[in-house]
Amino acid sequence: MEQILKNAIQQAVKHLYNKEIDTNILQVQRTKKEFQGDFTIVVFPLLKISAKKPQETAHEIGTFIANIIPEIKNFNVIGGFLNICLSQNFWSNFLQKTYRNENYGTTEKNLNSKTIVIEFSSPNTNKPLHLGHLRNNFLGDAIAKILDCTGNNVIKVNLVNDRGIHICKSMLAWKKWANNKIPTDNNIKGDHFVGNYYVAFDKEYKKQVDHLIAQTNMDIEVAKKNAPIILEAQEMLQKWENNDPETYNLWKTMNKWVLEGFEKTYYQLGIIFDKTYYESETYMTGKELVINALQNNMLEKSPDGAIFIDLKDQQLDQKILLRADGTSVYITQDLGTAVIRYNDFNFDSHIYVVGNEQDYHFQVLKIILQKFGYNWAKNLQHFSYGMVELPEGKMKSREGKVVDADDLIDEMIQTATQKTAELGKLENMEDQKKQLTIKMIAMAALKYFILKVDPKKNMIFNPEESIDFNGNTGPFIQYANTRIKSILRNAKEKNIEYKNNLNIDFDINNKEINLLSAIYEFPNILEEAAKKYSPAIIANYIYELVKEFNQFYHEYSILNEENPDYRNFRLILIEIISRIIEKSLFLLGIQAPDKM
RNA sequence: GGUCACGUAGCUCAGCUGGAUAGAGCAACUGCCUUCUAAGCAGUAGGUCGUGGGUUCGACUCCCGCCGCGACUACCA
Repeated sequence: MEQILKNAIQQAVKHLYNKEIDTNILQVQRTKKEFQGDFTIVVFPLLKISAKKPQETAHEIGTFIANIIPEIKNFNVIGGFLNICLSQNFWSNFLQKTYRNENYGTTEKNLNSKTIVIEFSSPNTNKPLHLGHLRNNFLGDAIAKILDCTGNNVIKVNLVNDRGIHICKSMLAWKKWANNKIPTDNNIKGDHFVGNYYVAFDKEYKKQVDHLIAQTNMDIEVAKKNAPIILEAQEMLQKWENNDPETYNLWKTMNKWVLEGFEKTYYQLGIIFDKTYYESETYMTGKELVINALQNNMLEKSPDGAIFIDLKDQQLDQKILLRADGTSVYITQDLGTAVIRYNDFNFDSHIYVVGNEQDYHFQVLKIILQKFGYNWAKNLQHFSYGMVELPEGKMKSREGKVVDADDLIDEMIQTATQKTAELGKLENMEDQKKQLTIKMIAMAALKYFILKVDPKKNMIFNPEESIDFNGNTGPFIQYANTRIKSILRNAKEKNIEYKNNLNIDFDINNKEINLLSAIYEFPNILEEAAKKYSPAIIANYIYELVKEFNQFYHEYSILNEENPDYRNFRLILIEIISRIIEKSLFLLGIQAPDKM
């Protein structure tokens, strides 16, 4: 419709003012709620051409296009704004067409569909997941779903950071202080069990650094490099990379504990990957890449033996790619992983869902791969999202200052259980189904809370304030849908059938037009969300739609509408709304209960 | 020091490529359940959009300076 209007305006301008214009300069937008109309044309940009007052120009154009577009019922002019009202006929046709299309809004895949690899989650196997990881997982999963429904072949991959100095830290701490205890001894989830040793390592490390400074007056940076425990960890990493059997076995055992823990958390989150990569299996490729590049004179070697690349020509610094002791750093494995993935999937683009604290890392990664001659590296994209912060600042795993993911999920389920009991609406539900419903509600509250925020922005989470279940929340959206489901159930019970051949002999009210207009927007919303990688756009859209629906629901009855044609119209309308709600929630990774 | 983000109501956030009187939710206060589910609806109160300039018919939105907060600038990840 926008395009039809734009073309008509183009014609109008030609006819009225004898000027050719590009439709790109035209502004057609949805009319704001306070004004009467469906679409609004902003005439200010046309004033230079018409050389007339805004009102006059708007009237002339309005009259002209109302004549050539039969769907226009009438128009009004306020200031420089030309508001177009469409006829009932337009809307009822739109409604019926939409009702017929089960996949309204989604783009079908075809031979030209792009293959997109999306990496998210990427946990370290030395500590449990926290709220920051939740944002990562929710964003990654939602973006994957959004890209999938907008016509792309999406491959969700995880990269488990299961090797490196940080892993050795928790291994070393366990070796020193655990007395061979294992998670089941204390009935602790494996990832939490290992995480405790990571924290313990850091505590001891700090102690030793302070001690060194006090004893020898050492500079803090020097002390950090010389604390006995860090030297021991470095030694352990060398042993690991040299396949020392004892180290390797300990590593294997502890990783298993952590991964078993993660599996439970992923299950709770409802997140599944198409493929999981392990750093321990990809870092060697990275190492080989670096060594080859060195032989081809693309890299330099420092006197102590570390291999680095000089990126001065890119206004960047030198970047170490292999340590002096020959072990790999973080970027080494990422180089290898990228190459392996390109060989695996031959992707058109690759998205890394990783926090904005790693902007520099990915900038460097991309440049290095391009320098190595991989042309496809230009299609690597860092989807850089904002951090989740606590009121007192950044979360720090090492210091135990985190909102633990498992704890938070448990808390949400508890709250949902309590609220559900208070409201007493699920008392007749079978227990197992009730538990599932409660979990759906709890996870909706959590996921929506995180996804409704613009991904690019940092967000603050205050653990003192619990996550809401009222207002602009996941449960609010779910609730509106259960209202619709309930009406549709009642209609069935009363044997009210509704058909798709509408007979419009009544006047559609304003609320209904608003709803139709919101439904009309849905495909654009999906496209924009896909373009910007922003689930928040969908969350905010669905909230607006649901608010509009609730007002409609409050003001008008559907089943008690006496005119059967009108009742028919409303039933179709709300069924489409329910479809859109469910599809939107699905894209956010949220399930929709049928009763709550 | 350098690079990059961000700064909208007490709190958490919307505000599309510049467009009509800056919007929600939470918290506070007031109404509405013999009527399709009140996890709802309606209303009151709350703002010099960090600040000073510039571009424009028009700036929360674009450009520059300043202030504030943060991230990065590791042979950590």
